[in-house]
Amino acid sequence: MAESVALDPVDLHILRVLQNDARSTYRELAAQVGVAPSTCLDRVARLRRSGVILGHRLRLDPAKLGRGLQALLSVQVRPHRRELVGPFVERVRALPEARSVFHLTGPDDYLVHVAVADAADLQRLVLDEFTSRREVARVETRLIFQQWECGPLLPPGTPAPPGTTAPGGTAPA
Amino acid sequence: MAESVALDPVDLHILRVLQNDARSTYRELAAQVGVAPSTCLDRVARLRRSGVILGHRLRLDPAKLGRGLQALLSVQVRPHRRELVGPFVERVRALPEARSVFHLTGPDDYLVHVAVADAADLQRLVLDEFTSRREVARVETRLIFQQWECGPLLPPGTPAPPGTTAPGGTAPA
DNA sequence: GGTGAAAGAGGAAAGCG
DNA sequence: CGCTTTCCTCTTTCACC
Repeated sequence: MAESVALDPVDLHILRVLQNDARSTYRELAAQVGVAPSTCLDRVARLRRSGVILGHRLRLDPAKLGRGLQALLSVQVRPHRRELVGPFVERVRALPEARSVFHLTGPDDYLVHVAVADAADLQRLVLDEFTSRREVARVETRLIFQQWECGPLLPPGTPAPPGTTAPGGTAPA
Repeated sequence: MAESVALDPVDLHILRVLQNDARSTYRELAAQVGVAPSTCLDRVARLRRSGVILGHRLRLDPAKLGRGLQALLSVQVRPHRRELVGPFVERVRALPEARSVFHLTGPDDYLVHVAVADAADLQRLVLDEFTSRREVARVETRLIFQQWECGPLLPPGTPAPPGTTAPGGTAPA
């Protein structure tokens, strides 16, 4: 299920274009890739079925939603056993401030990306939702000054044409 | 430009629905929110113009693209001056392995999210693109066991209805 | 600002090279 | 497997409330 999928140059070209603009129509896509629109439709449907394309996500500006401060929380959960970490992850995911959660190697088991209104809001979040919990042994908070998205995700060995690095960089707080 | 935007309940409802399925049609959106499709069109256009909605992104499965291993690299860039960190960030963003870059507070200045084929590929990346650089003082590598996306991003104080936590969690490597 | 209908465009499925 | 055509649904606009 998680194995690599055979992709020909047309598939790769489609993925490059769609990662630049996921709302591109099949007509525009066809024009850029050099095949017929219905072929693009077929290819994209196959990429969806094979699991390469998982879905479409809306990119929002957290600052415009009153969450102008973002941070990464490194969290140690002790003891690090399934009975504790399962509920921990689900509780964190349900927080309105949470954006994503990583389970990592290293001394800090989890990394939580959060978006809050301001430093006071962050302090409240850390104190009320993390350090007050018995299973949370340690929390280290780092503010995010700025974030950049990178170029399109492609298989190893695929030459990425220049200028395909996504323009978006979050403005500094 | 980065200030908070006034959003009424209809806007919030639209944002919730679109974060669940960014490809929802205006008809479906209208049916769920309880207004006319043309009204949804207006609202979404305003959300785009005001910068709340930045764009649409394709969600891909890195494993299906032959990048079954993901990691976070904590990088110290010394000396931490604009002449060095600007080119550093741009070079990292141009790497085909890079997914996103964070400039952070704390002893490690940058966090780089990468997707690679395997451990050997990761070793090559760290040695050839990071530690071999003079401005890179230190690199700490942590593997990502699993990653979860969280619920919709909404303004503080907005009650998030249950079941809106995104289902997607990356399968463990 | 929201609605409803009309015009225009895009997407999905058929049959053919 | 890809192209062309057709049909149908959706998007988008505009006058009206």
